[in-house]
Amino acid sequence: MQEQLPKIYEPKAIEAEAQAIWAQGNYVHADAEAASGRRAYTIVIPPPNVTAALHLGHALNNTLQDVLIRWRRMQGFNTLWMPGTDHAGIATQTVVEKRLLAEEGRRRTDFAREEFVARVQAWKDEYEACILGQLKAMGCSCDWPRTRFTMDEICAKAVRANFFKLFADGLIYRGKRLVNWDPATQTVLADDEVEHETVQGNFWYLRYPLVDVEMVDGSATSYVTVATTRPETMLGDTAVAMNPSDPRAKALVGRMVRLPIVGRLIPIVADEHVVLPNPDSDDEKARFSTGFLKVTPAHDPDDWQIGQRHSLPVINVMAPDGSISDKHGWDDATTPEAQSLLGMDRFEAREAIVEWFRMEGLLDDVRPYVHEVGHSYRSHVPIEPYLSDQWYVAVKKPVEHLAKKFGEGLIQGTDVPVNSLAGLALKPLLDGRLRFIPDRYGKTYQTWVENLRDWPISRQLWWGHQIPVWSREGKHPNRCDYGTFCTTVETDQGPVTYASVKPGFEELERAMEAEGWVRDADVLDTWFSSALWPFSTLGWPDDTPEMKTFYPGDVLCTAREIITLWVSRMVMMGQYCAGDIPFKDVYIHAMIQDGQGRKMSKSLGNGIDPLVAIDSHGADAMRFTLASMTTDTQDIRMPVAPMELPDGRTVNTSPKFDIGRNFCNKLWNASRFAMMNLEGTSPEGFDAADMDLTDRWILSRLTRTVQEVTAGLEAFKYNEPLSAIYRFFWNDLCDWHLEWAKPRMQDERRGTAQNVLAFVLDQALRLLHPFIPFITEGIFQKLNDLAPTRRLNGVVDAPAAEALMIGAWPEAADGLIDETAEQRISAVQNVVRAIRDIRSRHNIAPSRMLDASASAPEASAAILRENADLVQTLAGIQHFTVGTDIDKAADAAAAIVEDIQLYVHGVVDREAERQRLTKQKQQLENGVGPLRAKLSNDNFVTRAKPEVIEQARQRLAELTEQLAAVESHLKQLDNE
RNA sequence: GGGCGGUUAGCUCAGUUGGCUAGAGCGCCUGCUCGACACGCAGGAGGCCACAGGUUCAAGUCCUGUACCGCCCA
Repeated sequence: MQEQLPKIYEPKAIEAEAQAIWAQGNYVHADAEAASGRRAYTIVIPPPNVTAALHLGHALNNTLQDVLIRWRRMQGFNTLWMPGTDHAGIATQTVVEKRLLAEEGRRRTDFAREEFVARVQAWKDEYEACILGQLKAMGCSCDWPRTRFTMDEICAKAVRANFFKLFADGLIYRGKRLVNWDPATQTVLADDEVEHETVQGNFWYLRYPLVDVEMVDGSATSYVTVATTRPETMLGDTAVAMNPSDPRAKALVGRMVRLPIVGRLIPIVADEHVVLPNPDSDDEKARFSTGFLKVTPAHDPDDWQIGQRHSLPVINVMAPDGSISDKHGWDDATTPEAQSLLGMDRFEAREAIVEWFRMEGLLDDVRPYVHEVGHSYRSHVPIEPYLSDQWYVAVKKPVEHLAKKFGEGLIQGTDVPVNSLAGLALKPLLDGRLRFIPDRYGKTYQTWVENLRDWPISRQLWWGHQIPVWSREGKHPNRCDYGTFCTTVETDQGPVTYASVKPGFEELERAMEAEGWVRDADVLDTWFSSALWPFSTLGWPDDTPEMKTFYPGDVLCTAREIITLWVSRMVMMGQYCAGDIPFKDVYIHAMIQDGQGRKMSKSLGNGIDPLVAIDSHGADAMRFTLASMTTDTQDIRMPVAPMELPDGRTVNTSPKFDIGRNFCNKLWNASRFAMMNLEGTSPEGFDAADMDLTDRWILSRLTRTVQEVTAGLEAFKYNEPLSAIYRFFWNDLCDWHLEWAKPRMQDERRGTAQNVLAFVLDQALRLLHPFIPFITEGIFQKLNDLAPTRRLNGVVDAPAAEALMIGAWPEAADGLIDETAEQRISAVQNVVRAIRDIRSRHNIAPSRMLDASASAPEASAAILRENADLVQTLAGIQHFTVGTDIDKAADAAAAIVEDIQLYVHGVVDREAERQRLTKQKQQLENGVGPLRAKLSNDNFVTRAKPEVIEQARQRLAELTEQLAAVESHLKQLDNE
């Protein structure tokens, strides 16, 4: 017999083969004209950052999306999976800056802006290619010809259009605020980009002398002591605050303090915010407090609030790089001490200032203090609250023209107007139009949106969408007809006009610049363009066929860490720009951790490169394992272990991928067996009446599996459907049906067996395809060659397809569910298992044929009689006698299988037999005990549901009978 | 400080609306080269379902609290 599949399953070969077939068919490309009338199904990829290559988390994310899109494609939807990458402004600029410094010793500022951006662009080109290559290697069936990048001209147009719209709606404004400033990257960060880390710091106790000695509680007082964790900011202090209920407040509020080092005179003010000192308090702040709080409005958010309440001056004492400076709002740095601090880094200055206080005898105490400090998620340096001019998006400001479509007024229980951007993001969730899976993440989203603050969108970077605002001193009119919208702001230096220009008016921009308009140098926050991704990629603001066909989309599949940063803003902007939510379902998947529950990271060296996993185990194996580990939990642990590849590299991979590889190997070999037996399969000669019990059984099991898999995928389950197919394929088809089919392939039953096998294999491949596309496609192609038509005449049909990728998803034919067949096969299986157990316990070689007999009530006896060959084939039984009244032979081992007494003849090991029976007796007693107790409990009998009671009674009767049989066998054994 | 998860076999995890003797894969033990597959086949051992209360005829499952681990937000 000619072998139809290579003996060894080689992922590399089959991956290449499948890729070629898919590329040739161009099946991934979605039809925007949609003349076919098929329903569209759209997923947009969470665009990976071009900062670096993809890691295992991306592999998971994209596997799950590919499962959905392949499944829907097979169901006949007009599917679009939109691929692309994100420019990731700050992250990408930072890695390129680091590389330039390391390799060329040059800083960003050593380049012209265009030159630097070109270098980042080169990096982007490299990593974009790498990322897209990784996605393809994983088997992702994205619509590659539509691949977008958040900074390409299509996306840039959407960014410009949206910015202009927001600007014209008055939702973008310029504000002086304390921002989260990252002195390392010298840019502002959104609240979400600040990571809170626990830091071992100190409280320093500094004496501030009073201008005049005051009598407090009867004693002369010449100073107050403030406690601070950040002594360096004292240079910018403009007040000392104390709680009005502090007993000392009466004497001190309104007095003046001379700020050390600087010599500035600052007032003592009363503010409720100050925590009263209490050494015994549970509140740590109270234990550390002196009751006096130095107030630095320019360098602390709380102090900023106090400053606002008391109209305090705001003195910024730092340069953007975090060094002490008198060039950014500090104009009284006149003393030699103050002068000596200029130019120091903020941490150097801290030490110098503490030292100064120590030398002067003004340092009262230093106490260690563990506290949370905000750090940049990008550079990891401590955030500096910093006074800065930034562009903001007003998120809770009502927009009149939105009221028409979305309504107005506050959303109940919140301060969020329905017709504000935040309202646009929140309402769909409350209305149930936007759904999170698992639904608990809806709460994360809701809480965040409800507490949303205005969104700072300007970043002091060169890599990104440059803010499309031009400014010019003086008042200048709108030129709306020509593409600009202007707004004038009064400043200390007089009026300044800001103009935003619509996209596509480059000539106007040049003309304005010639008139003296200057474009803002900053770029937009990366999320500003990411927020538009679901429709910028489809060509918005143009009225494209893609927008008509594929918007709104269906699902967003992402990780929980960006629910707030990204998901909410997509919903917001989707509604604002395109008039509808960008997706109905947000599927949040787990985060992958290593075996110890740590996040995978480059610095720990515990990451796994998807390409390595593909090399070590195959893409299908990786996908299978990732999908099989996907449940509703929020973390997935993936043990990491080094492994040597055939090419000699030692790399990190995970033994977990064995699960997938083993299954693929099983699939391959079972298919190989099928191929060896399917030659000459002829559907024309098939007659349903010729199907035997094993055929009806496997079709019944298949049907249930189809139902289970389809229902599971509908509910965004991955582990459940996959394990359903796993059980069906391995435990039903391979372990039993194939074994029973082997003899049939050699006799007159071959035709029927072939047709059923071909059909079942076909359906299994279809069910598996979304999860493991390569191997299933490869086998499907071979099946097409060998048995091109898989049809069970008059029963069920598997529609032909040139490629599995576009093959029809199995329909569950409910009529194929056969309870009787399942019960009968189950009885046969139990008997086979019992005989195998006896063989194993009695150390009987598998090759040795045995005789056996069975005694049972007629119903069960009939099943065994009719299917004796099924038992004999798989249990190695030569003669099998079945009756309703057969006695145990003297040399037989006995087993009780439900109501069947089973005897395996010629077994003489009495000790082994005694052990077996004793164990079974024990098991039966373990079952009988609780049942008896239950049934003798009045409360159970009177209160439990009748069917539960009946079930218990029946079960008890069965077990009691079996127990009696076992006991009698044991007694007999003793008497022999 | 607020919110959300997790804790089930040696390991990684399932366990739907409470209801038969709590499951899977890996690992472990025993035995198997019989023509698909040793990445395999057959059999087996292994669990006080974190802890303490409560609700219920009945709790891994529902409620309250505690401990530990983790994530998000301030």
